[in-house]
Amino acid sequence: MNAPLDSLLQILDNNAVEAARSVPVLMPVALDQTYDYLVPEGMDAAPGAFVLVPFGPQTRIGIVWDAPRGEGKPVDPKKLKALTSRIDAPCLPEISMRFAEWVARYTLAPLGMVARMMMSADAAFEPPKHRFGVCIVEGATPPPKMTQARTRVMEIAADGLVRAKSDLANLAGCSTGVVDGLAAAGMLVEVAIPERSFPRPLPQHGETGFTADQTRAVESLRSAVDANNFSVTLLDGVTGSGKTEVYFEAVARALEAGGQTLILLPEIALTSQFLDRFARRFGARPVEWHSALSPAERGRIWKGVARGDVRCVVGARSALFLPYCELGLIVVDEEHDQGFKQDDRVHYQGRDMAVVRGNLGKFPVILASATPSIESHVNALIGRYRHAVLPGRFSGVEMPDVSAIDLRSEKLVPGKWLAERLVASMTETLEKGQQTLLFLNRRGYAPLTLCRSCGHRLECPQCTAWLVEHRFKKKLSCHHCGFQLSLPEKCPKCAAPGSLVACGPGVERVQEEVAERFPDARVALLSSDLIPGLPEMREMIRGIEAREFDIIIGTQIVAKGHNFPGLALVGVVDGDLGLAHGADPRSAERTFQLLHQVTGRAGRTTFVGRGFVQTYSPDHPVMTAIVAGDRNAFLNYEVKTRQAGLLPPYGRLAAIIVSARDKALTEQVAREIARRAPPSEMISVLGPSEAPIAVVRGRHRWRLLVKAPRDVDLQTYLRAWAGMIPKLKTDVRITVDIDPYNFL
DNA sequence: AGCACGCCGACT
DNA sequence: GTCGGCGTGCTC
Repeated sequence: MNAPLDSLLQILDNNAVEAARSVPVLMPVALDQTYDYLVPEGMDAAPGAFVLVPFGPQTRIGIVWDAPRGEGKPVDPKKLKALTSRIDAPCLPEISMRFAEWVARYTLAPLGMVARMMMSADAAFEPPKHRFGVCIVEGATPPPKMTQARTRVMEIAADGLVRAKSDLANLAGCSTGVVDGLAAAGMLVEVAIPERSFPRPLPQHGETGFTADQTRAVESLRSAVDANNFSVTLLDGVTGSGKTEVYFEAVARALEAGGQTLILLPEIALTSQFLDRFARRFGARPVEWHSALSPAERGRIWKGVARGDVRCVVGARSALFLPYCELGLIVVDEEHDQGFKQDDRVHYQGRDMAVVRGNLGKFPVILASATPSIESHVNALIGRYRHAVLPGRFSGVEMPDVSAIDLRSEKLVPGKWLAERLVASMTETLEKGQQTLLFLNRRGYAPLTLCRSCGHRLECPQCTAWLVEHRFKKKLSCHHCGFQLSLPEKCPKCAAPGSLVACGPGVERVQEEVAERFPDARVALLSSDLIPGLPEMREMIRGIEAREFDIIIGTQIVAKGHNFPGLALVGVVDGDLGLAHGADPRSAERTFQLLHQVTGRAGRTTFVGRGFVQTYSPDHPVMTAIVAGDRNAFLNYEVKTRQAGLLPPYGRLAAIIVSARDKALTEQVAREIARRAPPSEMISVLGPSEAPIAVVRGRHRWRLLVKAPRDVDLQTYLRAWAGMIPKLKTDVRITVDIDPYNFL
């Protein structure tokens, strides 16, 4: 073949390729494969680009992927559809694609669903909506009718600033109609309000002094950042040890090095207190990312992160899936918190995925906690993670002095829930003008209502659960599906009037007892169902800090992240709650963490606090460790338990949940699935068995638990298993939960 | 996931 | 006779 002909053929060939160029596109739906599309002449469809494509009967946004994924059947190239248009949004970074693939592979979720999580900011893909405002026109002739309202508006606008019409109207105390009128008269002109930029956190802004212990930890974290490589450090420090300020130094270092940083918090811990501390250190509030943001804010932040305008994000677990272009550090604060586990759509553990993200991005990850998860504790113990320890409380404050109240000997008065010793201590605390916290992790008035005459228990019609009485709302409600019923006058079964009795305590009932025993005390009741939203919650917290209350009664929501300086006494109403669940390998850990956190609320700054835990099992390792203030005693006990049971982190778990509306069908399918489990010497399949809460929202549920040693590729096994399952009948749903945290 | 097409029951 | 329930199949 001669050279000129050869090059001519090559040109023709290139042209042919050029004319028919196609790209794989991933759609944000429950599909595990990419689809190929033709790229119209002149359209830039680089990998990571967001594109509008015809997809079946609809037109939707997809992502140009950099390689085809999944087993798509070969499709006739002539039948390919073309991309409709390119979306004006920053590209998804390559590392986000790799991360999405990793998460999908690990969680067994369709890749498209992981992509959907990464795109959960619709406004980022829509044309930017410019907000319009008005400002004064210099030297305009006033209209003949200068009313009072118009004059007020003009007085405020006289400073020449651009304001939204509604803001200006509010300031002037009139309606927007007045503003519109002035604009029509040429006194005000409409101008686009420029997009707000993101305040830059300044690494050197609020540098503070540290104790020797803290300095050691700071140096350790800084060296991890300086190494400019993947590592995981467990930052292990009791509440009040200055953990936050210590990891802020790592954040500062990473910012200085030009990296973006992410601080992950459990949703509940995203308090204004935390944001204020950040602002004090870095001179600017961080960008927040959580479920309560407005759609416009989400879009703005998503783009800001992709463009690198946002340097530090403080967010809930979903912040992990933002399109960081230069992420250089992740801190997972309260790393033990179960709130990092997502249990719908894509089942993932945010803390673990943060570690994965660090590994992919070759940067350090810091896991911070006062009560580390067993998983992280073991990883630090065996040297897989680095370990930075903050031994003492920052201000020299002692840990509270905790005692158990053995309810077997110190019996409760029937119908009362507070032991006399706790009440006596509350009286003392009240007299000193200090605050008491009563903790009970149970919303409502009573967890069970039954009929005195026929013994009927009021259950949810669509779940296997008791209806919880909420006395304030005068309702019985199901905490699993939200079903509600007005409190009936007579038994629904035997119709005996006035025979229904409340059994057991909820926070509302504790409040009733407190009101009776301490009629003059100012009482705050904190329960998620009684607080409408975040602003109200923040207001309650502020009120408690300002000592506007003497006794605080609360559920889980008081356990986390707040600092109540006046709190001297903590009473745990039911320490055993949560220990009962036999199937859940983390129930002891969770109970220990909760009790440790809640008792740790007492006496943080000026005095030694006291704590009482009411329990029927004072000899349980959780209780003895809490009372002795010996965290290591609990950790050692729990590590041995996990080791012996081949439970995480010594083993891997996956749950398979089969659900359907028909009870028999659910069981039948679950058994069929179990029968088809590929035989394995290493992997054991437990069950199926009916879920502890067998029916939720009218769906019956059966569970299988798959257990494997740590070094076994559980995902590959499960995928092979899935291939053995025959096609499902309608209405039967199977979900796989890798690393399950919820065993109900 | 989301949409259309399909086939069966209670209404204008 | 139609409106509408949701079971089924498909998306380059």
